[in-house]
Amino acid sequence: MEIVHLLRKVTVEFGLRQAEFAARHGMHSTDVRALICLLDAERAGTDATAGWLGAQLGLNSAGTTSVIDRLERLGHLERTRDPRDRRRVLLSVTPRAVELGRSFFGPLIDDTVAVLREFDESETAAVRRFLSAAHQAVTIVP
Amino acid sequence: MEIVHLLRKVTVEFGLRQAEFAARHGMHSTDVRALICLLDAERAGTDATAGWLGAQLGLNSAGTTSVIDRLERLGHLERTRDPRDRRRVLLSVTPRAVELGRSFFGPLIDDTVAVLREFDESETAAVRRFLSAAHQAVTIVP
DNA sequence: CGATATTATCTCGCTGAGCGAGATAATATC
DNA sequence: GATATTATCTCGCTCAGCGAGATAATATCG
Repeated sequence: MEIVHLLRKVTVEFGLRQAEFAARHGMHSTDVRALICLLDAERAGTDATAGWLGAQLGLNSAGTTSVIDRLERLGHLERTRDPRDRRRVLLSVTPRAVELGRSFFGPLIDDTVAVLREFDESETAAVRRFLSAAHQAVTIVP
Repeated sequence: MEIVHLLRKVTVEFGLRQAEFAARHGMHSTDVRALICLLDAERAGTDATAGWLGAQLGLNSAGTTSVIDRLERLGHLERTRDPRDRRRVLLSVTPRAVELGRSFFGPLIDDTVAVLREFDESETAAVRRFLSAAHQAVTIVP
């Protein structure tokens, strides 16, 4: 119960940092979330189209175009028409955006990973099990 | 590292549920966050004023008034002038809002607590230590 | 005690994120 | 080749949140 509140605090603070980071770089929370989605897609090897991004963010097509326009204007993003299906627009993050993402997540990740390094097998397993359960509880139709 | 991604997924999904809940009840994410703050204050026995709420949400006074107006209009909130300092406006959540909060957080909390019940001492301790560390990492100057 | 400063909240007008509706262009189907 | 479908973009609008300043209550100081 107290642990649940702790988890909630973490999510709240994380949201605040994200908003703060967005403001500091002339973006909005949505833009940051978009970048995260794109970086995830990049890492997973999926190709990210405008429609896909909109679905991830829960925006309609007009709103999606706005996000992409803003990120493109800031130089975090490039549009490329897909040569295989020329209706589609492929989105690729620029090195600048990658760097920005690292500057944001890097320290947070490092600090957190550092703690985990001092955990033994059964302890990390417990953390993993807990977070999986929480994820399950919070995710709709798993 | 994989655990960090898991934690991030939890925060993302949690945000989505929150937005979904807001939409379902004719509110915005900010309104839900406001309700959470007010319920927290209630539980902690702090009295919540308009200014305090605005600070919690990172809104200016105009925006804060809007949030309060919306929540009042929906019957989730009541304004009372503080009799001790009649410049201040005290905010109190209605039973309806409490019920709404419970209907949202209740199941999530229950599911998560249920998992924890099957953890032994050292495992819950590990989870607590991890979340504290994550909270520390994500919180600015604690 | 009255004049002035400070604090808490609200009002007004504006900017811009995101929406609905529909336009445009490329591809798939018959 | 005509038509349907899919992916994205454009236009006009609504409303959350901002800056500036009004209002009202309290605190301070001569």
